[in-house]
Parts: sequence; structure tokens; C-alpha cells
Amino acid sequence: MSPAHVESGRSIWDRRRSPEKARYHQLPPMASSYDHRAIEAKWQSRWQETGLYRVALDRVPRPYYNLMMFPYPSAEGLHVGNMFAFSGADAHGRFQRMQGFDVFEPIGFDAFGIHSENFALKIGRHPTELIATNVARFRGQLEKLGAQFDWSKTVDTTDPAYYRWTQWLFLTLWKGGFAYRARRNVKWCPQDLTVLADEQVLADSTCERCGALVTERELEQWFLRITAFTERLLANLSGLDWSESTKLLQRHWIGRSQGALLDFPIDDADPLRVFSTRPDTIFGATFMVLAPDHPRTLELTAPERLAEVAAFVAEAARRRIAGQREDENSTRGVALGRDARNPLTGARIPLYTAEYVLSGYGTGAIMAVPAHDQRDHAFAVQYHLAVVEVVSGRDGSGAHVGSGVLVNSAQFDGLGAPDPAREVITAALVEAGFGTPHVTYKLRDWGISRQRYWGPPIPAIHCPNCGVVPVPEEDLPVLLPYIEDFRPLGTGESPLARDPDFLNTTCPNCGGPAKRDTDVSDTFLDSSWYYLRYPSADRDDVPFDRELTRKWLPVTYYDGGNEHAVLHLLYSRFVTMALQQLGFLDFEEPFTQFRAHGMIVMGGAKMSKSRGNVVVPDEYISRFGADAFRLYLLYLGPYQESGNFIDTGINGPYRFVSQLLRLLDRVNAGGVELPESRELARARHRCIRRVTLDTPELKYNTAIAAMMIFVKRLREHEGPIPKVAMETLALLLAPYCPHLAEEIWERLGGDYSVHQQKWPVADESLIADEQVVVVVCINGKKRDQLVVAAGTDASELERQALALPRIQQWLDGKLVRRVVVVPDRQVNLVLTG
RNA sequence: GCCGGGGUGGCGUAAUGGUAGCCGCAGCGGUCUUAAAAACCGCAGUCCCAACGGACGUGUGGGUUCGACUCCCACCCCCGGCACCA
Repeated sequence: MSPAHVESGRSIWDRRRSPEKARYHQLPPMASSYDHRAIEAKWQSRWQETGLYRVALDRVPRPYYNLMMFPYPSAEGLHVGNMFAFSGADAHGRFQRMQGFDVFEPIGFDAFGIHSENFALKIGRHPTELIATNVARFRGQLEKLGAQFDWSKTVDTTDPAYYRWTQWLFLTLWKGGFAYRARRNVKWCPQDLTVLADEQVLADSTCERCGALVTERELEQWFLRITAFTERLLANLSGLDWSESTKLLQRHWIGRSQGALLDFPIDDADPLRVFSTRPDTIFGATFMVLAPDHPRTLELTAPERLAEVAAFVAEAARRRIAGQREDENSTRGVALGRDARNPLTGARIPLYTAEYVLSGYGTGAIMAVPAHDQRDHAFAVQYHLAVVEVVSGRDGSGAHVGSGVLVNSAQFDGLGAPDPAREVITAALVEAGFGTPHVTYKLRDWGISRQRYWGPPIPAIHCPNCGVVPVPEEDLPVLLPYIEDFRPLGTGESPLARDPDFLNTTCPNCGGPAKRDTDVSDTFLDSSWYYLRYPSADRDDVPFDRELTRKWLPVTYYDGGNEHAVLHLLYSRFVTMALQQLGFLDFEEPFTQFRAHGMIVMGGAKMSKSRGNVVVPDEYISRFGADAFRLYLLYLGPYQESGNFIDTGINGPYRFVSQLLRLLDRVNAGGVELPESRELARARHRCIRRVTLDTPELKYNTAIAAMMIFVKRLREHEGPIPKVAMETLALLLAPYCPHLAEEIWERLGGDYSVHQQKWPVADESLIADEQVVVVVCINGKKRDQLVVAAGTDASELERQALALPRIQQWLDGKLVRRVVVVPDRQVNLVLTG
């Protein structure tokens, strides 16, 4: 699922030798006393032996499904971004566990897909063996991180035991009416002779692998009818507890526009239908534009213009296929030589075809209102077409897109535009039989066919007699055959077409010879349902158990990156809705809560091989330990904000964890329990409060800062450390540094495991200060301060402030016009002059 | 172009409208050491001043307020998403 073509990072030790990069990577030698390797190994094996993170899914009373986006196991291993995300998600899960929830925290591998396949092609190894190696390496890395993963329930999308059910999902959607076949264009690289995913095409329409100009090719493909749920996908968003940024991205992607379909009469032809969100500007429609590939473009061309228009249409098609987008300032188009008529006035409106109108949106034709639309305006200027202002407020020569009052609009003059004029004119058009209110969306059906090798074969059979028939469920999985030469064929067919044993089969319907569909499905189909699989991962009789699903889903909390805000999360929502409608699920939204984490960047840039700033986490972990590394990542900045910066800062968290163990030596363990001083109690409860408030809000950085403050306070403390101080620290630290927290807890004599303890509660009555510093300002500038008992009343504060010698000097000869007192905070004296 | 999110010391960041810079990194000085590292203690926004102290300071310019990093208006820059979507 990870987007990531993350490439191999150079060793951080190599980089130390490179002077200009050294500032990111000055890793200090280790301190002596803290043996993180021993501590972390000890607890990881203890956790495993005792099954601490295995959840009895069918029995536990307070289920909490803590999900994080599963990684794509690249050849380079987990990168820092993965570690950051998993550390944050795990801290969340551990915190919830200590609130008393039974937290199920699974992880798996999203291992199919074009990235793996391309990488395998590049290095000349087979993806089957490559992925096995990568998964093993990922698993090792994940275990070292010390997250509370339940490894008894894991998934690997390339495992036939998993993709059997991905194929089942496809069949279920198909039978339920959510899958269909259609011809559509796919991106095609003429040099690599292969189909590309959209994201493999760069902004300049070149292939990301070879740089060739990408073209299009029309192929028959499978689509999933996500548009069946467009309105629901949009409407449900407002009720979901998701990061607002994520919801906004989905709203934009769905792209709802409300308007009307309008019919413009044409002499001696059927009317031309357009979609407009601004019917109120219809009196300003001075021309109309059809997309070059609109089905009626040639039909509506005057005979004497036909040759020129046909040539233009052909040229536009060539440019479109070649992926050559017009540059912004030029607006190519040509007149058709015929007119439509304004349905309200009968006025003639010339027809054009132009590339700026797209066939795929609305009706593929528009009424152009150059006075109030920038693109129409640009076209009008270029072809010297009339510009008629119909909404007041236009200044200068551009398009006025804003609001105003209707002018030049006959009986509608004076109405506010767009509203209420939009309603009124639409009603008039509807009344006259020229319009219908209408909503359009940008969302398109989901094409899932991939003419590639590394994915689950689509379980369909093409029979010359029966047509396209589904593979019977009992014949699943349709195994992906091991093909030595898995290079793309160059015909637009999948490499599977090379394998006659795979290709040739019999029709399950008539028993006659038939051929398998040789395409594989989109990797997003694999990940669209994996959260349903986890609780039932060990079941081979069903994709997901009904009871377990009822108990554990929808997912309580989902943590992931906003790079998947649209595709993965939208597809998952669609699949859930479809399965609900088909009676397989009792809910229609899969993720109750979703939080988007930020992105780790370095030197202001995304990590990438070309920038040479990819950091390999293993060396950090082996040198400083997973605990310090987790702490470091979460301490960098606010977890949910994009643009976290990574620097040399691991020293701080590493010192912090080392200091904890030294503090531990100062505890009077075993002997007399020390009473806690008022001062230490205050510091401790302040720390509890801060960490308790900040952790569930994902403000990990400030929670960690609060613990550092408390530790600093303890280090300054002379004499033995009260045991309760370290106990509290062990508990608060458990979500962040799970190994060290266990170690401290054990050495204090606590029962295994610290992760099964209850979270401490802050006592507010112990937190308040007895003495406070009250700042004395003159005209808002600090001039002196008072130290007084907390709660000293305003008049007393004012009296004391005015009595301060330094303040007296400032008052010299001036009149105090006003005094503003903020109790326990500030006294502000406002002087005249 | 449109839509988000951001601009605070050398760096990452922190601040219910009430002492801007907490916490940490890097840096500098010291203690310890034969030495170095580690550890520990201290200094540290900029400018002026010997010092006391003062002026300036949260992207820029305005505004509201006794008081603005915080609220309002306009603009600039960075990051991310979408992009002839009618």
C-alpha cells in the first residue's frame, strides 16, 4: 500500500564521511550504561512466549480494532516513514489498551502490484522469490520495532489463501451487479510495450521508467461500479470521525456539481444538450462548444466546414492520445458553421468545437459565457467572439466570476446572481421544456484490469458459446502460475497469455473449450478488504467470519497517510457498501475513526534516492534501540502535520532513556518507601495530566516533552527518588518506549506486564501552584514582576504593583488611566500620554 | 489557476488573547580525565551598553484590543492535493 518506490538508502555511516550531508547524520557514540539490545531482546521474547499481544477475539469484552495501513514490502526494507507511522499508531494502540480496551493490532503485507513487478524486471529476478525475501526482512524489522502486533492474524496479499478471497470478492461484486466490462483507454508505453498505471505517467506524459512519451490504447476491461454509491460516499463523510483534510480530499475527488441540463434548439437538428452550473448566465451565452470527440460534432458541422472540422477533430484525437495537453494560454478550436438558438430568446448562438471542452464530463458540450468564465473568455478573445455581460460587477476586460445582479437578461434583470437568479431561470427553462435540474460528479467507475503479471488473476472465463462466465467459487483460487518470463507481451495482453496451461480451460457452463481472462486485478482491490480479513485470517472456509466481524468491525481507529486518502480509502468504503447491500456485512462504513499522519521529510524534501536522503532505520535501531528511535520519531513534531523534519536529534531521546535507568538506581526500592514531597507530587501529576491529554490527541511531541520536564525535575532532586515517581514514568512511557517501560516496571517489582496496567490518573488538587509570578506591564510592556500567593485578588495585585519602585519610576509624572488585572497572570497599567 | 496545511532563535519545535522561544538538537564555556569520548554543571533571539538597563523581535503591510504568534483584512513565500470538471 505504501506508495513508494523507496529506493535503497546509503548507509548512514557512509554518509558521515560526506561533509555536506554530515549535518543530518552526526550520530554520537553510545553512552555506556544502557544496554538496549539486551533489554529489547529480552522483552520481545518474553512478549512472544507469553502471547501478550494475542487477542482472544471471540471472548474479550471491550474490542478495540487498532488498524494501520499495511506496508508494501519493497526490496529496500522498511523506511523511516513506515517506522514513524507504525510507532505513532502503536503508541495509540498501547494507550488505548491501558485505558482498558482489548486492542487488536494486526499487520500484514500488501505485496502484489506493479511496483514489485517493475522492480523485479529491473533487477532480473522473479517477484515470487523477491517478495518472499522482502516479507521475511520486513517481518524482522517490524518485530524489532516492538509494536503490539498480533502475529497470529496476519495477511499477505500474494498468498493464495488470501487472494482466493480477493477473487471471491470480485465474483461477489460481479454477481451483485457491481462489475461490468467496457472498452476504455489505458496508458500505454510504446517503448516498454506495456500498460501503465496512471501514477506511472509523469506530469509531462512520459513514462516514469523509460521516459518515452506515453500513448493510449483502447482495451476491453473490468470496471467496478463505485458510482452506484456516489451520493452515499459523499453524504456519509460528514458523519465520519476522520481527519478533515482526508474528508476534503474525498469530497473534491467525488466532485459533486449541482446545475442543470439545458437543451439548445438547433434548426433542422435535435437540440444540443449541455450541462451548466450557472443557468443564470444563459443570456450571456454567445457561443457553444462541443468536445472534439463529442458524438455529434461532425453531425452539427455545416457541409462546407466538414473537411476542416474533421481534420481538427482527428488532430485533437492524436494529441489527446499522445498525451499532449495544450498549453495554458492557447485555446485551440474551430467553428462548425452552424448555430444553436437561445431557448429563451431564440437568438442565434454559433457552435464551435474546442479542446478545452472534455467529452468525459457533463454532456461533453457547454454554453460558453465569456463575460463570466475565464476559459470561455480566453476563447472568445482568441476568436473575436462577442462578450456580453449579464452579471453586474465586471471591471476591466476579464471574466467576472463573482456575484452581482443580472443585466442584459430581459425580464430577469435585477435578480441577484448567482442566487437567486440560478433558481429562477432554471425554473423558467424547466417550465418551457428546455431544462432539467441535474447533478454531475467527477468520480468515475473503478477500472481494475491490469494487463500485467504480478497480481491475482481475474476469475473469469471467456467461452465462445456462453460469453464471459465467472469461475465457480469452488474452483478458487485461480492460481497465479509461475512464469519464467513475466515480461509484458507488447500486445496489450498480460504475460499470463503466454502460458497455455493457464490460458486454456473449459467453460464451467457448457464444458466446451474456453480461455481464461489473462488480466490480473488492481492492487487496490487487494487492500480494499484486508481489514475484513485480519480477524478471520486463520480461517480457510470463509473470507470473514460473520460473528467476529460483527464484534470487531467497523474498525475502531485507522491510522494512515493521506497519500491514500482518495483511492484506497474510497475503494474500501465502496467495497464495504457493496458487501453490506449484498447482505455480507451489517455496516456500510468500514472505518469509524481515521487519522492521517504527517510525512517524514528531510532537508525540506521527501526522501528519495535521487536526493540521496533516504535513511535506513535499521542502523538507528541497532545503535540506539527501538525505544529511543520511536521516541525520536514521535518527538520530531506534531504527528498529524505533514513536513516533519528529521535531523540529528536522536541524541536527546537517547539521553533521556539512558537517564531513566540512572534515576532508577536512585530509587529506594525494597526498603522504606519514601514519602513524596509536595514539589515532586506536583511535578508528577502535571506530567500525568499532560501525557494523558496529549497522547489520545496524537500530540506525541508535547507528551514526550512533558516527560522530559519531569525527568529533569527528578534529576535536579537531591537524595533518593520516590518509587512512585519511577512507577508513574514507567506507565506513562509504556506507549512510547514499550521495552524500557517493562524493564523499569520489573525492576521496581511490578507485576508483568506494564502494558496490562491501568493508566495513572492526575490529581488536579495537587497540581495548582502555591505561588505565582505576576507580570507587571506598563502599556502592555513588561516592566517588573511580583511573586504572590496564588489567588491573590485583583485590588491587592494592583496595590502591590503600583508600590514597586521600578514601576514608580515609570509612573513618574504620568496618570494611570486604567488598570487591567488578570489574576495570577498580569497587571497592566495603562498610562496617558 | 483552485483547494488544503504551513512560515516563530543556527535547527526541529512550544505557547486557553495575558512573561514569546517550553522541550530537544547543534554550538560555546566549565567539571571530571594523562587525553579523548561519555557523563555532569553553566551560557545562549538580535542590536546598543563596562554594567544596571534599554530598543527591536513570531513571513510582509494594515486593523481590532489595555494587551495579538494567537482574532480580522490584503499580500508574499514554502509544502501537499486537484487541474481546461463547464
